[in-house]
Amino acid sequence: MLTVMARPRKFDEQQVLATVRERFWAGGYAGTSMDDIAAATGLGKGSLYGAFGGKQHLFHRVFDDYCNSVVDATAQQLRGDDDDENAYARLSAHVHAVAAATVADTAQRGCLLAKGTAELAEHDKTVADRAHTAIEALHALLKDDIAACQRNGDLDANADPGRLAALVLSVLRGIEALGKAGADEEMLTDIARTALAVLPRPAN
Amino acid sequence: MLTVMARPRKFDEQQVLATVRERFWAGGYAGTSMDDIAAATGLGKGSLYGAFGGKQHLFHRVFDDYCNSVVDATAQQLRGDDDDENAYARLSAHVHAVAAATVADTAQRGCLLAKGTAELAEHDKTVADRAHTAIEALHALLKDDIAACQRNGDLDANADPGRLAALVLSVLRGIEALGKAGADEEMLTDIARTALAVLPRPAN
DNA sequence: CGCTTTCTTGACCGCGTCGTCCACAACGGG
DNA sequence: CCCGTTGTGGACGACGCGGTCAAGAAAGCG
Repeated sequence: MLTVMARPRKFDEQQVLATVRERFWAGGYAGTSMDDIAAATGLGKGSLYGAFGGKQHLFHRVFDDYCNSVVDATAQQLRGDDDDENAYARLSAHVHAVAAATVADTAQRGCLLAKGTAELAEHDKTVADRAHTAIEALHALLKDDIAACQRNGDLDANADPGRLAALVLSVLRGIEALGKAGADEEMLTDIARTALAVLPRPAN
Repeated sequence: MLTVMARPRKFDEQQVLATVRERFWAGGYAGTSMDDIAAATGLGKGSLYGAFGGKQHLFHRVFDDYCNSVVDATAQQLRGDDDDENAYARLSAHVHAVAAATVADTAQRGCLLAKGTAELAEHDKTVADRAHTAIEALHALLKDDIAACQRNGDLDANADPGRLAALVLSVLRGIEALGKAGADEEMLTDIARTALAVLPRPAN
């Protein structure tokens, strides 16, 4: 009994998802209609529903993918090749990269993790849970890097790495929020610099 | 020529605005309909339009009032009775109060300043500008308090108060964002404590 | 060719949305 | 009482919304 071949899809799923992400990112969940998405992707609404299951499913998919990409990108910046010697340089580069990306976001769009959470966390448990998972993962990445900084003698080994990681994470998330609220380049860059400068150094 | 008396309003404006704020805060701008607001306030739609001018005007009004209240509340906590001696205690209390309020926000609603900005800053200039003004005001309040801490010898007088204020502001905004994303009490409380602990102290 | 399977499209449905409109209401003044 | 002014409410209009549906399409197989 051989398989019967059905009609193949005409669209590239990843490409469509990228377009959908863009639309939800710009307009928010409630502010973006399925007609918007159909027009942006060039797909008929029936195809969208058939392939992705509906507006909420589509958003969850896009939100999940985005959270994955943020965590993956952060992991790439913080983990490097797993040596302690460059851990501080990687942390510093990451913090400055977040500030620089926020400065470059002249549309004040911010990140989809924050926007989706702000809009939906109160009423959509899937979004709330996914955001929480992302935050925990980011925290863990920062904690590992800070522990490596401590082992390498770049930061005070007596400080709790989880607590320092939480502080840095709040600064990064704060930079994102301030960027959306129109903070200028100087403020954002200063925050990055100051945050790194106040991390406790080893006693001589 | 005496004034002709028109029909008086049947509602209390501040009470209606409080209810409207609550609805927009919970549902966001796009996710809250004028029917929702009419039902919540008990006013007919014609009355709402007549009194407030339309959905966008209403949101702007509520957003503006909210930003004012956030800045006023922060001023109350940070300014006290204008003495340097208690400036650090006021700063510490403020940071911990933000963390505690975020912990208490079990609905993960966050603050309307952040939510409105996240949803609308990219496309609604009034909201973007108002958010920016609020952020600048918060920064100035923190800067003044930190300068008082420095004069009183509680913080290193050589550090730039504006930069420290920006750092603290990003932490506070980060606490808000992490709270919406489900960060737990321990993390939020640790952030508050660590942020204060890493502010530079005077050299002995 | 017909068959089966899945895909595509856009018209359509039932309902929702914002804003308008107008009949009536509430007030003080003459 | 009438007048003029503003307030009230909900029906209404024009359009938007998420999701459905059915006719036709694209594929491999026999």
